[in-house]
Amino acid sequence: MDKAEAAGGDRNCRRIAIMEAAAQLFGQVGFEGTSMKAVASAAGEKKTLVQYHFRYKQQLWEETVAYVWQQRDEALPRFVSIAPDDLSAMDAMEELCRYILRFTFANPTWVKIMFQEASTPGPRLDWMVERFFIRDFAGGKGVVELAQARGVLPDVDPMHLLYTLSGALIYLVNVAPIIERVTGQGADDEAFIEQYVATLMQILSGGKRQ
Amino acid sequence: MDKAEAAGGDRNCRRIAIMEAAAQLFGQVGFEGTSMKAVASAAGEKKTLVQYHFRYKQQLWEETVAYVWQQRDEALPRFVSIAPDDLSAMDAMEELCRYILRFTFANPTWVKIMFQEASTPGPRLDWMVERFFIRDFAGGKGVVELAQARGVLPDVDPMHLLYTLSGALIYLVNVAPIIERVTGQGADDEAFIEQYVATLMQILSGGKRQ
DNA sequence: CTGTTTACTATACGATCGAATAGTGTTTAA
DNA sequence: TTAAACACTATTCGATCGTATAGTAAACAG
Repeated sequence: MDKAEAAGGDRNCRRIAIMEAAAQLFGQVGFEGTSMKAVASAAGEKKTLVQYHFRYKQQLWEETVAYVWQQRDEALPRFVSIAPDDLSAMDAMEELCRYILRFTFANPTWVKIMFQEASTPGPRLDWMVERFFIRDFAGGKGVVELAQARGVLPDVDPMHLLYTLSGALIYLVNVAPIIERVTGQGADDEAFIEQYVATLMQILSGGKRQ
Repeated sequence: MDKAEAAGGDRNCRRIAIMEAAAQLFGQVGFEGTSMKAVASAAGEKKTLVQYHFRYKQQLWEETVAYVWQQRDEALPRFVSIAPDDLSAMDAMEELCRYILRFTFANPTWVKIMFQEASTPGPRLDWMVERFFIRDFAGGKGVVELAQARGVLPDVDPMHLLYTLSGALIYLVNVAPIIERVTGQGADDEAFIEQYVATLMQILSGGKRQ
């Protein structure tokens, strides 16, 4: 029992595999575009097993999204709180941007689901707002204000700065497939990320300003 | 005939209404999530009429996307080329950002379709790349380089700066429904846009830099 | 006036959609 | 040991999916 749990659940591993397949599909083609059969096939299971664990599509979606956010929260904030301690302020900011970019490239699912639901505002988006986004916004604001207090971010409205930074970072992940096809260089390349972050820091610290 | 054409086509007006309904749906729920019946209903037509004008869903999508981009190109670049002429460099840049934001809020369809297809890279994205994105990227780069030459944008890699700016502007439109639900203030409000652009310009010109 | 094209519609096809039901066996608890 | 609980599956349902075909009525070319 504990052995099976340590090996990845075993009792729940098929259930979790289904949620991970569902997360990818919900992020790629949205709620309406995702079928139970497609989720099952992507997880290597039968459709009826999906419907056994998640009776309704709506339920599959809710539990999947909750699982995705939980996985994200387990991996992300570690760096957000630890990084600024043992580095100079500016280096910490750069390191944070680099980490957020790499993390989002490695775990793009939550961002894609967020965009999917934001493109069709409805009950599902409302559910996400009260469950996740209110907290996410507050957390993001806190990080920005901390960086501002250390003089590493411009002293402007923290929420607007948060939108700007989120946009500059997250947008890149979403249009990465386009960038790759147009320019030939993968936006998730180590070299690309390095240069992008460098550019961003240059902009934030005043650049060659007018 | 010319009278009907001037009044909006008349011969093509139902066809165009279908494409406009389709554009909205393709942007909201993507290709897989959009059904021919839903497009017909949204346009106030029968499903068979949609299939008369566009035999396959794929064809409806292609012609719709081409129509959306054409409409965008007819409205957008006018300002992009005219604005910088009769204003000071910095004011022109601010005006350009303001205009792009307002325009994207008023015409979010092309952005939403772009994100939908980027989230499921495939033949349709390839089609958009060679038809639109290669040209769009080149145009965007040109605008950035022009602004850099006038000393109104930091002198960093133009493509990376383009990504940053596009992200800061376009991301906002995509998460606007979330911002509105979390903060209570509509991101397409005149006041919000004004403050956001002001913040962005402050960042770009060095802010209260470290 | 006749024949063809054009815009549009009614009906139907097989496939797939989300969902319900009635089952398998295998664990687990009493 | 027995029975309840659990994980999983086969089959079926009506609705809707994209698509095909046959048809109607008006506009137009000869």
